[in-house]
Amino acid sequence: MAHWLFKTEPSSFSIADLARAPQQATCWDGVRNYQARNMLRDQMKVGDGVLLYHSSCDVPGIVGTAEIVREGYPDPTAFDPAHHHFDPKSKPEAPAWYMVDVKLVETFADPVTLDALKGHPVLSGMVAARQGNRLSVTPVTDAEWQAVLALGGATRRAPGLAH
DNA sequence: GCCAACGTTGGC
DNA sequence: GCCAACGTTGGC
Repeated sequence: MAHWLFKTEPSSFSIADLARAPQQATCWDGVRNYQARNMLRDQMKVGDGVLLYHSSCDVPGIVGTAEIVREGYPDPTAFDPAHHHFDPKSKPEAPAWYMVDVKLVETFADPVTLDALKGHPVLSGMVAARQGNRLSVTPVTDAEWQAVLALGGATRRAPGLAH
């Protein structure tokens, strides 16, 4: 199973917004970058883990986790001329932009701040932590995933454990 | 297909 | 609000 990191600006959509959403799930629309598009369209699978990252805010960092609940499908906001994310390059018969659906898994008791990432032997190498990285969707390695969960005060039971 | 100009992102 | 980084655009 693969892991990913999704960036979002909490002023436009935060993990708290996701927690309030119906079924605590949402479509992740508005991604307009081809590298990110390829990952959304081709690589993400139902059940993949997602780190949610807040950017452009007081304390940037990873604030919780989600999982992919629907694999890549055309982003309809690209077809709507009235929509902020409209893109005439994308046509329903030949969509340029894709999105997935995610569902909240956990809000961290202790967010893993960007500072903490930078000072961590494993996490300082994360694609998302690298200076100048502007991708809003990036891959996360197994080692990075485990390290973030450990730092985030993960309370989720391991798969297979009885409740 | 090169590359300068421009726009956007995101930390500080 | 500044500025570095980097993707995209468009002229040639």
